Amino acid sequence: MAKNKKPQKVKARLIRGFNDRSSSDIRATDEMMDKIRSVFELYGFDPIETPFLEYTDALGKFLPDSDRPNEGVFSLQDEDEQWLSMRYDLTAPLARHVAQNFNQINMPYRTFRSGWVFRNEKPGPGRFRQFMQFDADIVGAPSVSADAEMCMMMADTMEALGIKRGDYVIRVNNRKVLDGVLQAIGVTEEGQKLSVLRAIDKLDKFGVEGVRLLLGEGRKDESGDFTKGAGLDRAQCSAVLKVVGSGAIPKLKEVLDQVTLDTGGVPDEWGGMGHLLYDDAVFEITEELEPLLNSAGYSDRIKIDPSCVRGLEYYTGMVYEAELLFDVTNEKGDNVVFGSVGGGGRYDGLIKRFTGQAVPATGFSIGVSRLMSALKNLNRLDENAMPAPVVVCVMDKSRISEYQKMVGELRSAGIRAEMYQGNPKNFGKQLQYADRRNSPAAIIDGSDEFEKEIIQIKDLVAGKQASKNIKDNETWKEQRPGQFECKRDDLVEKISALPAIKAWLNSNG
RNA sequence: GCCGCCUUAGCUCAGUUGGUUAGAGCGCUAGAAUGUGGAUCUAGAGGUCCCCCGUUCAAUUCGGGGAGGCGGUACCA
Repeated sequence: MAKNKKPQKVKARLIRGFNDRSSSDIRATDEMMDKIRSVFELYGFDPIETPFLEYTDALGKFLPDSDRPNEGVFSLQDEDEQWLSMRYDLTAPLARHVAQNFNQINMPYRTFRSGWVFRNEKPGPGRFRQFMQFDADIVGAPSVSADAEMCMMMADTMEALGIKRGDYVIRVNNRKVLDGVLQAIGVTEEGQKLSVLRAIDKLDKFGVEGVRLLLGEGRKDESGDFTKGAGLDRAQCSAVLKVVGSGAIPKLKEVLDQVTLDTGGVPDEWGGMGHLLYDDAVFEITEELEPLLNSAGYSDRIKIDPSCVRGLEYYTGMVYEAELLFDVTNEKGDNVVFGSVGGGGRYDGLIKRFTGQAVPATGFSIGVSRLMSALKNLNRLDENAMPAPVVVCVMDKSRISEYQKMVGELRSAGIRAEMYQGNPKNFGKQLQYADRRNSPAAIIDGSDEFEKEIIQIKDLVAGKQASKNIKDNETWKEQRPGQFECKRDDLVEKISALPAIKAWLNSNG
């Protein structure tokens, strides 16, 4: 036997961007999900679930000019060599589901779903490679009123999650505003268009001057890294910046009219005055969206903002985004750039990829993991109210069936309970275990108690409170703070009366 | 991907201008106290000083490369 060869140990480690979740994280997330779900259900949405894996082509994520999937998605090949990918959002799978069940679905289809999604990219604060999203969509609804309803539901959801009015804002814009402006100033190349959208998306991060650089030549960040710009000339830059910075509607309209004057608009094929996309957008905003928001009383939380663009190509009309207005800090107390916690928009072309037939749809997604980490950093999560189990101590091994019976009685009454499953030899250990577990109570039923036909209940919460004033161990032992005896048959009644347990039983029916 | 900072005990972190035995606090284990959780006291366990290569009589410390973490930036469906 080789004695100095240690067996190679496997290193216990997590893949970066992937996290274990603690009990309190899970309970907090579940609670958030419940709140979101009830808002969505109230609005008349029903759940659907799709799998984690889809055919890569269904997600539309093959690299251009290549038969390999995009690097941003986790992918593998099935035995027949077809590419499969883990879903990176819940919208693409929904489009697939709708296309596949098109004839059975009753449109307009109001649906929601939640689940883990996966992105193979660098994690950051509040950004993970596996994270939870909660989506809602209306499929087969072409009008702005559907977009308006999504915005209102987003606002209601934020408030249901305990984020107060004024601590968040829903920013709305219409893609056609910028599409129209780009058309008017002569930006037609797709790549350049995307660069412009991305630059504008950075407005809150870098400010107007930063965006100006990104629209033009490019920008060097603090670390010295250079980002290539969209390559617009001075006039194009200033047109875009004026539109984006115009704020609300009257001013936006003014600025857009100026753009039309400056550029002469977009001539139609006969050389006459063309139809201007941004005029459609303004009409949709002022004549359709705003009246709905105003009459429903949402105009203080849902703001028109021409700088809200969202990075995606597939949006075709209204886009919206939920943003937190308070500062988010990390464990060290540093301010962290957090960005939006949810967003969405109208995607009239997504389902057409499968059916060939245009199906208008609008929807949004809440980044549950991200929102949760923001609220966690701020200690804004509800305290976990669920009490730890009552611990029944094992005093006499020959009577464990009696102890187990007590546990059963407590459980039948809806009280979490367990019999101590460690080595029962040292009684102090059992109480220490219950204490460290934060148990509200421990039950003691040894030979003394058995003879007297009683049990002892140790109220560990009361004892913990009392211990603050007891400095020496002798008094502590003599007083046995929080401990009282009762008849064996009164077990459930007495335990139920303990404040921590009573409160929990009341709040949980 | 690029830039910056970081990596020493289970956790938070000292420290070594290159030297023999690398420390603290908290936590953990045991005892004081064998039927009583806390507090206190005593003792103990726990380390590849992230990894590899190089320089050196000697590297946890210096140099190069790599990995991991944090933050920024790019990408973000």
